[in-house]
Amino acid sequence: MSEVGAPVVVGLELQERMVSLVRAFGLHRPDETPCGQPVSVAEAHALMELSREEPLLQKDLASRLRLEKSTVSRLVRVLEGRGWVGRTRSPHDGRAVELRLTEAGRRTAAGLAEARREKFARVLEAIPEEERAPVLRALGVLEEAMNEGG
Amino acid sequence: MSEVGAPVVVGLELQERMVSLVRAFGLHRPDETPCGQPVSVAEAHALMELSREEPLLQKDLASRLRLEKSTVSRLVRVLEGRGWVGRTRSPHDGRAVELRLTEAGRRTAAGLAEARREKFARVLEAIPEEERAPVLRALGVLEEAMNEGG
DNA sequence: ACTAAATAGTTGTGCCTTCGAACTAGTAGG
DNA sequence: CCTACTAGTTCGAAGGCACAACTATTTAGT
Repeated sequence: MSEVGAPVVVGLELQERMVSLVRAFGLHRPDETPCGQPVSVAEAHALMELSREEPLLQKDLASRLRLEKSTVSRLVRVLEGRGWVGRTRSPHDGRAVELRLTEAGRRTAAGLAEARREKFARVLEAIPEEERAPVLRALGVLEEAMNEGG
Repeated sequence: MSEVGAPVVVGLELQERMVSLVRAFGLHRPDETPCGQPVSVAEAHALMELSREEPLLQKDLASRLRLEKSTVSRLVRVLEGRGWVGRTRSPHDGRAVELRLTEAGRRTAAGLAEARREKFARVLEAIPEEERAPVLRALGVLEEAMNEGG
């Protein structure tokens, strides 16, 4: 920053934009996904993480979702109840629980991914072509900054 | 992206980035308010909107926050109870209610803005200087696209 | 080994958020 | 004047999330 005041001013913009972005996204309503599926946002994210890596320890799921372990405990219980994930004690650590997607869970996750993809494809189409790559880049930069400085 | 399939692929990236962004931001936790004041997020957002434009009709506050009118009704009642906003019937429309910040409300809003500014300034400092403007631009573009294409 | 500190999960509690439906009141058009 | 629409209010209920307290397991320190 070359000036003292500049980051402050821009900081104001940043937060306001983030706020409206989140609300525009429908994330202030965590009990349903913005993609219209009958799954809560947290559940959808959990399935997404499990699709990415499996098995996953419950504590790792918690840190990826940035949720309290108690919250994750309940979340996982729900997912198990729906038949989407299975739980097994870790062979390496008797305290830990390994999570795995069931077949049904995998199907659900795939469906969610599909719905998300469609939604975002629509969003992307609303972005001028030459802006798309910059926008994606910017999001990456922002996330990295948030992990460091936030 | 001159190919047909490209937007879909990029769409996948976009959604994953959004998800991690939101969680990295702590926006999945609605009751977090880094400021010393006992203010909830929804209240903070309302104060923010009122700081931006005043007076504001209650229905307009609702559409800006993307909340149901009933939700906003309650929210406003709380804010009024804390002495932060005043309500008057609109002179032009006997049904509508005009919202205005009180002096105390203005002070609170200023305090909140300050706290947010500090938090976001740290994030911004973690962004390379030449990236800051593009990032902000990108957020704006993205929100607009979400309003149209979402 | 044996105890103390740390770690993974579970459950109890309480706060906060939001929505939808039903109802009142003011407005606008024919 | 009657009807349809719009702004708000109130009621009820579904959920999400965190913190604290408690159990079971693992890891360190002596």
